[in-house]
Amino acid sequence: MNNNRDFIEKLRSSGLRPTKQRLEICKLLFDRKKTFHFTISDLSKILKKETIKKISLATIYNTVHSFKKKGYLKEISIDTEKTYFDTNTSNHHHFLDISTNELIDLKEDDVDNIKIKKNLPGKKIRSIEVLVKIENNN
Amino acid sequence: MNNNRDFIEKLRSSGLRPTKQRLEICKLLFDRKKTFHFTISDLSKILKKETIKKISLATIYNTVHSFKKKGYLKEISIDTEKTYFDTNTSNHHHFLDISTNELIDLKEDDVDNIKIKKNLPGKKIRSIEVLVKIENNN
DNA sequence: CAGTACTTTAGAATCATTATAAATTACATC
DNA sequence: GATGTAATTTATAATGATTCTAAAGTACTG
Repeated sequence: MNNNRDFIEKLRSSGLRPTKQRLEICKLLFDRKKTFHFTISDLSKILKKETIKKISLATIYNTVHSFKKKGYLKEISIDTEKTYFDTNTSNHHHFLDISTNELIDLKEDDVDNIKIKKNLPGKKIRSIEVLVKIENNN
Repeated sequence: MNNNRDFIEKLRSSGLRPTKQRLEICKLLFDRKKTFHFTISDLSKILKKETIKKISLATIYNTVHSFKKKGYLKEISIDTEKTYFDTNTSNHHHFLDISTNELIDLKEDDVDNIKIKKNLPGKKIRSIEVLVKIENNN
């Protein structure tokens, strides 16, 4: 569990001023045990409920984008309708539960090493991402 | 290579009237040897160039969506900025070349069988999609 | 504490997509 | 072929998410 002091340090060390808006958002995003997957709209709703002073929508967008640029968040494309962000910035895979629309992290170990047999000359692999769509079993 | 007659049949058989707009779009999308990946904007530009009579943007959206609903096109999420459609509707994987932003199909054989070790009770796997990001090798 | 650059903010602007409603077209029936 | 009807196309308006703007507020340096 992080406390405010840690977040202040984290922000300062990457050149972001630790404003109260950014700290609120840090607390919400990073002070958890499990990976958090969210859309801007999710985040906005939670902040509205959990925060005393309103944080403007523009600030939420600004903050999420600067956190992404600093490498604290990863943007993921699993749905053309929604833009998700992921607090787990490591290279990893996902389950997408079509029945509930829930996104679940897969650990490295959960997926066998993937071998790509095709090879394009002059190109190298930067990353491999797997999306496993799952649904109710009936 | 398909000809107009084939497209008329194809459309009729799925309950879509073979209008000249739909036939133009069929010809453009399906009369090719290689898979075609496109955005609505791409399609719109090509149609503007290659077609005598203007096809309205609304019609392009309508047509692509009905083709998707009929299973002639697949929507793919590889980029949060753009919505791509794919004329290859089979379950398959992709290379995304970050240097050129080009999307390339991987055949089944190009990727070794993927084993997912994690198993969620009550859920079954519907599909597995792999996105391999590649870049210039220097 | 003063100055400056960084942030936040509300609201306007933009862009892709979808909705609307009128005009056109495809097609079944005569 | 002509006619009626439902499907389709179209221009335009509406929507909704995101980005821009420029003014007010804040963090931080010296």
